[in-house]
Amino acid sequence: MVSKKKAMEFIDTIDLMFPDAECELHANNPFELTIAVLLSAQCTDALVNKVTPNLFNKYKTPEDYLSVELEELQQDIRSIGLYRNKAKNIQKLSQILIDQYNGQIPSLRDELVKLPGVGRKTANVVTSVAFNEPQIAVDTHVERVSKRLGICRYKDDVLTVEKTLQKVIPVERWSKTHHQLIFFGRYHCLARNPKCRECPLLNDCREGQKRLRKGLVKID
DNA sequence: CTCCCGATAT
DNA sequence: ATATCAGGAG
Repeated sequence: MVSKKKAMEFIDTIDLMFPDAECELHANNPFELTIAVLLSAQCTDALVNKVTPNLFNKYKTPEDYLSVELEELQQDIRSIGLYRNKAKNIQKLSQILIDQYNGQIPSLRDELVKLPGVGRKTANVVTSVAFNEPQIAVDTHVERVSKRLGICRYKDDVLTVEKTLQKVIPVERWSKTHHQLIFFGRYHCLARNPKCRECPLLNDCREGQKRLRKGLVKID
């Protein structure tokens, strides 16, 4: 594990690389954001954004999602993948919002995670982006880059990764840094072919040094 | 742990 | 052909 000081150097460099990082899912209110994040499981943001314009035009309220047959909603989100689970969860979630939350998305993380299809990561995104609460949502990118850089260990589970990042990063930077780690993972430290050769963190990166030794990083 | 799953990049 | 994508539930 790298020191807290070294971790902050990583964070500050990534801050310079992606100063404008933010949520890339298109949504105009907490309800739309929750649906969008739920749909984004194991699927790219870009693909979700191709579906949501028509989806949000057709379904504006929880009642709207319950007004059609399950099969129709499945077809409307089919291209996203995992569409049977997601369609079912959207309808169950809609019924719960009507029954228990006056049709509104709750703003507390502990309430959000009770909704079907909403786990800790989705709840953290909603509270952070829609309700402006400091959070670090650990998705596939945040987990991968944190482990590669040595901010946490490869064996750590996502909750440990989240707690470690919270310890290292000042709370006022949680939400911004969280998005910057996603951008760093999505556009630079790619899962399959990380751009180590052009990475400003290569000298201090545990995974980058390992890849250098293995000859996976080509040097001119 | 497995299952859910289509679209896209490599 | 295969790995990967803002995961969650059983």
